[in-house]
Amino acid sequence: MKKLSFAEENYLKAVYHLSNAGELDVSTNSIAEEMDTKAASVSDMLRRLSEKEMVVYRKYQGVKISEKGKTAALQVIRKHRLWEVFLVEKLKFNWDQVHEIAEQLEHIKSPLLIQRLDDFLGHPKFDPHGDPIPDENGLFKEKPQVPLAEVEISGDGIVVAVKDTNSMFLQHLDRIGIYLGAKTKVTEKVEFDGSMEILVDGKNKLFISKEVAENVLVTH
Amino acid sequence: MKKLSFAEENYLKAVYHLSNAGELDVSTNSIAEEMDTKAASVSDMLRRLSEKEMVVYRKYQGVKISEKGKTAALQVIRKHRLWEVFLVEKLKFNWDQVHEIAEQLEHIKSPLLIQRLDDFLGHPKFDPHGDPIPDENGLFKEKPQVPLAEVEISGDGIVVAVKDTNSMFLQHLDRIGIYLGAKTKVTEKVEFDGSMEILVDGKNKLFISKEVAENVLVTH
DNA sequence: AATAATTTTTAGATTAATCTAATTTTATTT
DNA sequence: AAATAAAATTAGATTAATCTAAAAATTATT
Repeated sequence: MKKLSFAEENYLKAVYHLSNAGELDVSTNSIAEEMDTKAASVSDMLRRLSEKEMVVYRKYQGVKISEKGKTAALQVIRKHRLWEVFLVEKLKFNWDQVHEIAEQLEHIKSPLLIQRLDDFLGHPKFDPHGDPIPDENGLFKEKPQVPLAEVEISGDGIVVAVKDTNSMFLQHLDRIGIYLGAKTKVTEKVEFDGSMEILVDGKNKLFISKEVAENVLVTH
Repeated sequence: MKKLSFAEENYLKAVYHLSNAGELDVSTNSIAEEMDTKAASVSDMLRRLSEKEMVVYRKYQGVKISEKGKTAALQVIRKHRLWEVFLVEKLKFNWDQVHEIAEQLEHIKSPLLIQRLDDFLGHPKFDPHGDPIPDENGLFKEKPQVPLAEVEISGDGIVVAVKDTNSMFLQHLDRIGIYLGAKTKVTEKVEFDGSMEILVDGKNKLFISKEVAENVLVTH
């Protein structure tokens, strides 16, 4: 089980995410789009990952991540999320600034480093976006998460994650006052455009668009 | 001033170190030896670094690092040493375990990250091996450092650095009880083999070989 | 100074990762 | 089911970084 290159790790991560934790088959084009690269490059890489038995690849039929690949992907995800916690908790970054840096840090190879970092951070179970951090064995528990858009009127929730992690969106949330851990109550739903009115922390009334409502995830 | 690759950064660092902070010309072979690679690879890379104006390269005459190159090298060195402080101070690594990991971390690209890390660590001026940490502008102050071997009898000192940073040597120092910050007094010098007797922290009498005495640096 | 030894560079290959363009396979639509 | 569209793969190039082997330049030694 030799070391994977940065590129290989990134492809594996993409396959893992797109396959919904390894269940579904993933198409070449969807990987290309996710990684902002060309389908030809993806085909090539899938062939190589397949030789390393990280994925099960049938030409023209898409790809499925293997157990071996899932383990590898989960370790990269673990590192990514631990570093995000470090950046926010210790280095005072905002949650919308950490992704890019964690994309680099996630490829540092040293099991001892990650163990020590995990200790230092107090074994966090979720990253600053509310996503769960896999343990050394790749195990983690998901909080059941629902988009605000699907919460019924007068339903309560706590913001635990966002679907879209793009920086502009996160900045918008900051601006209107939605943050991780905020308590929400849906006070009105507008049928024709999917927008809604919510109460944040029991005091701030907010009108949010369909786009926002669909991308903010809450537990209930 | 585009981004440098990992390999380019490593070559620049090697040139900087071998040239004694950029003063001397450096030979192709010495770089190859330092980097554990072949002279042909070095020639190639020097040509590329020269095109980017990071070094001044005259065929068959060796290279000199340029101002631009020196700036770049010092930023990598700054990052390396800050990460080493982080690993030792925050993650409880021993000083002989941090080099390899810092070799990876030094290539992470984010000026803001390094600024925040520096803040978090309280703007340290020296790394765990006693080497100075350049500031954002590449400036730093050297402590005047002398090998123990050159200290006269009854001379006092404080261990501030080691010349040889190889892991086996550092472990040996740990074992015999020499550490960064230890107070030393030379109590006897044996002429014919260069060994000596020293008193560490005023209480531990140690006999050290010529090899050790030449590689442990003290301020006085 | 001529020859030998050493150092450095060039020439030519190789590998990983990428691309464009052409081809092949699969899916969709008349 | 034939034709068309879409998706995926292959072929062929390119770039960075490396290597071995051969050639060229420099340095050292008779």
